Amino acid sequence: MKISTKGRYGLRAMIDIAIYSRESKVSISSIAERENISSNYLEIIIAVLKKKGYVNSTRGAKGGYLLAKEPKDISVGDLLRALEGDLNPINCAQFYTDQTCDTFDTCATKFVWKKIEESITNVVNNISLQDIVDEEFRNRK
Amino acid sequence: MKISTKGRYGLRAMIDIAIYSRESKVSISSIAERENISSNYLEIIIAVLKKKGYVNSTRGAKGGYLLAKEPKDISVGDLLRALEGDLNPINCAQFYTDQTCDTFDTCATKFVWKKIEESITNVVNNISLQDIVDEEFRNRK
DNA sequence: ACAATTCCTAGTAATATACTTGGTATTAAT
DNA sequence: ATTAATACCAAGTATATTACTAGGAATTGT
Repeated sequence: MKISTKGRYGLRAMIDIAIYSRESKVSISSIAERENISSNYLEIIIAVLKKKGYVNSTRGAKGGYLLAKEPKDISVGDLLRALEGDLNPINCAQFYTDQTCDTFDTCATKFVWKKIEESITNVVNNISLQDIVDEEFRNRK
Repeated sequence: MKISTKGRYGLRAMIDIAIYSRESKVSISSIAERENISSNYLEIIIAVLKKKGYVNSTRGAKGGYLLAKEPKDISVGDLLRALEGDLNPINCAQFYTDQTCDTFDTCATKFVWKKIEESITNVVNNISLQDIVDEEFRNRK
């Protein structure tokens, strides 16, 4: 029941871009250095974020990344779903349907997983990148 | 961000025991058969539940397991914490402290993980085994 | 005595995670 | 035109975790 490094690094990278893109485009190597993450690995992570439309890139010298939307319009939920997959606590084919599991005739535990998923979603959808950046600057003082 | 089979099987086993222990002690093999889980694997899982004090056992012929507490006094949170470990979405040494992470001077994401953990805990602590058993019988009708 | 059970230790197979390697393509600056 | 800095891409590998399996010893009711 853990969020992997992909989700954690990806979120940190997005915060980093949000903060440092005020000056110029943000390169992977600069994020990697500041956040102490392998830049090769970060590349893979940011590729996902780009594909999902959360960052834009420019290649070549002085290239780098910028956010594709305003920080207030990107939620932690958006990013975690992009990087970690859906937020259901179980992989169950019947999770979203009314079908019952074949192994347990009524799958009485389903409502438990559903409630967990809903509560996580509720939290992460209501925290924006901007909220975290604000928190970051509050802490720095 | 998934609950493993340990947590899922363990919870199902506990529901199974709650239901079938009305008649007699419940053997691992009978749970395994009803729930379609490997009995060797289930053994490992139930050993954890026993160690944590959620079931009692008797060895030998006609032996088996009984709940150590009433179903209303065992929460899903108890069981998931026993089987899955703590419910924090990340492994961070500083999670519970006011220390800051060495890699990120103020660790602005900490409050995000904390809110997720709190919301999951709130859900699972407030669902008892009895609630699930009730749900099970409601569905069976 | 025997069958049914829990209990215990130690494996192993499969999967997922967390990277690394070694490039190619593009662009700004010189 | 060259060079350096960057994004982009495909594939491999190492490590950790998960999900079991195997084989037996100890216990107990009949």
